[in-house]
Amino acid sequence: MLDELRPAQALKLWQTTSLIQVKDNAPDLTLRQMTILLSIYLEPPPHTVRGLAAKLNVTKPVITRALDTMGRLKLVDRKRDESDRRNVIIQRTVEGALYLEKMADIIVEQAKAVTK
Amino acid sequence: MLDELRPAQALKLWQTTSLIQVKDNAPDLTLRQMTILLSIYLEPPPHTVRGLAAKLNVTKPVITRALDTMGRLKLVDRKRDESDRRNVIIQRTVEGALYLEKMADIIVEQAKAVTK
DNA sequence: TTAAGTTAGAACGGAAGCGAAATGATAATT
DNA sequence: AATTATCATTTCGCTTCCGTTCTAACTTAA
Repeated sequence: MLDELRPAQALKLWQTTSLIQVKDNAPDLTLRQMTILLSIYLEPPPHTVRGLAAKLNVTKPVITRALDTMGRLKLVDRKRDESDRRNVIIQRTVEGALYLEKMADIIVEQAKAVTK
Repeated sequence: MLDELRPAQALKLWQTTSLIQVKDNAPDLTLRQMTILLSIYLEPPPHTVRGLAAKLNVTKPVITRALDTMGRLKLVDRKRDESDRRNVIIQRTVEGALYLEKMADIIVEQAKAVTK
């Protein structure tokens, strides 16, 4: 059971999952970038630069730059909020959803392997 | 139950664990760096640049640079292999062990929360 | 309508990452 | 002894990231 996961198993889960992604040539995201990406896909919209910066306790340029990079990778998209044009609304993409779906499958698979 | 870990829970586990680390100001390691670190601590020694490069399917300079950075952070250490001075033996540190212990605790805690 | 506030992004100098290719040290082979 | 192979690192030109500070665009309030 996952609620009985032990520390050594937890690390093994992280290791094998990460290793599979690296060998797959998945984008080499930083911890911050990954956290931003997961927040965008798991938390209810709308997502703004300011909101993410507050949530992660980082400065706004950190979010802006991460969105630049992940935008180039097509993992996220941006558009102006037309109701308040100071805001930018951060949007999910098909590529980003697929990327996280694949990652989730790897985690599930490795969780099974680790607790077996 | 473990085979009831669903993809959405897996991503939530990753997100909350990552978010806690970011808010804790944990080092902003890349996926590759994290994979290297976990491999060093979970796989039996000795660890070499060449071996890690092969394991992760990356070039040797990638390993060298990651060790430079994680060495500065005191997460790993290096020493020459005296039996074959071409090799470098990569070693664990107290700080690195503590860092991963803390990370493991967070994962365990979040795994409980996610499956509750 | 002018002033104050808010939001995202740009500019800065510096640190660290990349792949590809070259280097220096050491070991093994002939 | 000379050559070849191996190992980790350095170098190159370039990209991305950092924190800090500043700016442009926009909204709200006086």
